[in-house]
Amino acid sequence: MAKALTDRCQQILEAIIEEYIATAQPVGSKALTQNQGIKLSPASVRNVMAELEELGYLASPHTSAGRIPTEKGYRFYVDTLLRVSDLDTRQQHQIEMKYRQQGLQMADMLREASRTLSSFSHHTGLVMIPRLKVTVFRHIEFVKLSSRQLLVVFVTQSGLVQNKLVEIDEELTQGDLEKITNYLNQTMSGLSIQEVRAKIVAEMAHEKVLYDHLLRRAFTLSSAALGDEADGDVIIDGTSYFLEQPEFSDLQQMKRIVQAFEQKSMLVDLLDRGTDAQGVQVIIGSETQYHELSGCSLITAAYSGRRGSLGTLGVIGPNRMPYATIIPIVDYTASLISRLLDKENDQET
Amino acid sequence: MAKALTDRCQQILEAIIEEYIATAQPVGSKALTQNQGIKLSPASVRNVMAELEELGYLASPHTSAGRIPTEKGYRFYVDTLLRVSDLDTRQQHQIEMKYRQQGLQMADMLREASRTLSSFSHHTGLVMIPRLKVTVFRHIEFVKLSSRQLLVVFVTQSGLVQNKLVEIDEELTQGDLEKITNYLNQTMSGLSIQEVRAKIVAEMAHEKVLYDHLLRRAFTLSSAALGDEADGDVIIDGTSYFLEQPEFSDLQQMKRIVQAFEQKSMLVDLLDRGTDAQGVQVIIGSETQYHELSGCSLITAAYSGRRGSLGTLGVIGPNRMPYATIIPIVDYTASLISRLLDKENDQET
DNA sequence: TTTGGCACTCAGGCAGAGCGAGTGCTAAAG
DNA sequence: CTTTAGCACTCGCTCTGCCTGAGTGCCAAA
Repeated sequence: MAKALTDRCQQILEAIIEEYIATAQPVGSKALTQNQGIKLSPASVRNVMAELEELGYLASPHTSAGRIPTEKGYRFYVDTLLRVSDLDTRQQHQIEMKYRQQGLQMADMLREASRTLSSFSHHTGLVMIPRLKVTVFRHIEFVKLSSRQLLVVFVTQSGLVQNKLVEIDEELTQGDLEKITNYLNQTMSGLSIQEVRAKIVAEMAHEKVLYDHLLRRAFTLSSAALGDEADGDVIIDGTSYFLEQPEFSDLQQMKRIVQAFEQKSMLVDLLDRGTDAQGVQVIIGSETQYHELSGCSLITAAYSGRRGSLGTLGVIGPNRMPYATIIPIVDYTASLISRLLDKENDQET
Repeated sequence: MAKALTDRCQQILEAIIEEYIATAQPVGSKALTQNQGIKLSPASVRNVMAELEELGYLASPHTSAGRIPTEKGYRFYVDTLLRVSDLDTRQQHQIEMKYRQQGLQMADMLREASRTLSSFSHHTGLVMIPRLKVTVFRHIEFVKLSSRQLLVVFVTQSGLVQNKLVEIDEELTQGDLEKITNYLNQTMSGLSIQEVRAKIVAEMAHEKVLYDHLLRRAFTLSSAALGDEADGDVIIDGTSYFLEQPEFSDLQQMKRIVQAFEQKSMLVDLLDRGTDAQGVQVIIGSETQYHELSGCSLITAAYSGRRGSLGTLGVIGPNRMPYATIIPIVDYTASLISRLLDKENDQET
C-alpha cells in the first residue's frame, strides 16, 4: 500500500506540481517534456502520470485535460520532495529594514509582520496576537479615571500592552492604589499569567488575605483585569491577493473565504495548532477541517519570546502556493520577530 | 437649464430608482406600470423616461434594455425625493442591546458600531477612530518598564486609551515620574490636545521651565507621547457584503475595491470630510474623487462627545444602495454612540 | 522498457438562429 | 394638448451545432 515511489515517479510528480503552481493550468505530458527538464518521451510520462493518478497523487479534471495535483500530492511534495533553502540574504535584509524604526511596540511590530509577510509572499499574511495566558507578567498599573472607574494597564514581558476598564463599587484613594500597585508588581513580576492566576486563587484563600481588606481588593482587581482574556485575535493583511487566484474566480467561493476571514475564529484555531510546534508547519486544504476554507492552505511558524512560544504567524493562500519561496519567508519572519522581542527584553535590567 | 422637474417626472424617477435598487436590473416602462403604483400607460412612461435621460438623470446600457439611474439621478433622489423617517423602535432597541454589556472601552464600542452598521445595513460598515487632536486630555500616566524605556499611557475624555513606548536617554526615579505625572495632569486636564500642544510649546519657552530640569523633561516627554499621531484609522466590517453586489461581479472591479479598503487612506479621507457636518451625509460615486472607488457610495454621520465632533461612521456600498433604510441606521448609530460617550463622561465627577 | 502512432474524448471558442424585452415613432382617441 | 395603442425595429442573451486542439489510453514496434 504505502509502496515507495520510484525516483522517476517522484521527479515527474515534482515537475508537475511546480509547473501547476506556476501556471495554474492542468499540465499535460507534452508540456512537461518540453518545459521541464524531463528526458523522457510524452508517452512514458503518460504512463507514469496514469500510475500517479492511480495512487491518488494526481487527478484529471476531465479526460482531455492535463493533470492537477491532489491534496495528497501536495502533501507528498511538501514532506518529501521539497528542499527548502534559507531566504537569500538580500531579501533577509529587505525584511529586516521594515523593523528598523525605533520605538515600535509589540502590536506595531506584529502588524508590520503581517504586512511584510503578505507583500513578500504575494499572498495573505496572518499574525496571531499572543494569548494572555502564554505571556509573562511584567507590570501592572491602575489609573483612576473617576470615583467609580479604574483603568488597568497591564504590560507583558514581551511588550504587549493591554488596557481594561474596571468598574469599582467602593472608592479607593490614591494611596491605596499605590500600595496595591507596588504589592502586585513585587509579587507577580516574572510569573506567567497562568501562574499569576493560580497565585491569585491561592492567596485569596489565605488567612492573612481574608482579613486584610486592601490585599483582598488588590487580588479582586487584578483578577478582574486578567480575567476574561480576549479570545484570540489575528492580524490579516493582503486579502486582495486572494482575488488574484484563478481557482477562486467564482464569486461564491470568494465570498465563502472572505467571510471565513472576517469571522477570524477559524484562523485563530488554525494558527493555534502551530503554536507549540518547531519550525514551519504546512496545513493543506481539507487538513484545515473547515469546509469554508477548502482549497486553502496555510504555511505557519511559531514565534517566541524568551520564555517560550508566544504565538504563530504565517501565510494563507490556495493549495497551489509557491511553497518553496514562501516557507523561507515565513520561517525567517518568525525567527526575526522572536529575535526582536528578545532584544527588547534585553534592554530591561 | 436647472428647470424644475414636473411632479410626474419626479414620481417616475423615484419609482425607477427604487425599482433598480431593489432588483439591480435595468427597469423598463412595462415593469414600472405593473409593479409600482404608476397609473399611466407604458407609452407615456416612455416619453417621460426619454426626457429624464435627456436631462441626465437616467441612462440606458443599450437600446433594448431598460434605464438605470445615473449618479445625477441618485443625487437628485437623495436630495429631493427621499423622505427619511426615524428608525423604527424595534430596530432601535435591537441596536441598543448590542452595547448593553458593561465595561466597554471606547475602542470596543467603535468596533461594535462597525459590526452593527454592517449587519443591519447588509453593507460594509465603517467607523473612524477619533483623531488625537480633536480629543480632550483626561489623564496621563508614565510606567517605567526599564531604565531606558517608559510606557506612556494617555487617556482622553471620551475614554480612548493610547499607549506609546518612549525611549529615554537619562534615568528618571519613581519620584520624578510621580511629580511629572501629577504636574501634567493638573496642568493639562480638560484641555484639547491641540491646546495641550500649544501649551507645551509656550511653556517650553518660559523662563521658569528653562531652568527647571524636571519640568523640561515633563514637557519633552509629553510632547513625544502626543507628537506623531496615528494618522487616522478606520474599522471596517462586512467587506464580504460587497461580494454579493452584482455590479462588482467582475473580479477586476472587486479587486480594485478590496485593495482600496486595505489601504484605508481613502476611507479615512472620505470619513474626514463628514466630521464637521451635521446629520447624515451622502457621497455618491465620483463625488468620492477616487477612481478606485468608482461606483461606490457612502452614507456617513459624525459622532461627538461632549466637546464636539469626534469622528465619523457610516456605510459604504454600491451606488445602488437602499438609502431609505440605511440612512436611518447610520443616523441612529451615530447619535447612539454620541450618547453613550457622553454618559461615560457623566460618571466622572 | 521505452517510444511512436493512432483512435478517441471532451472543453472551449465561434457563428448563426430565435427569443424577448424594450424602445421610438406615429396616428388615433380622449 | 395629452394620453394611449399599435407597430416596426434594435440588440443583448441564450441555445445549438460545429470545429478545433490539447490531451489521453492503448497497442505494437524498437
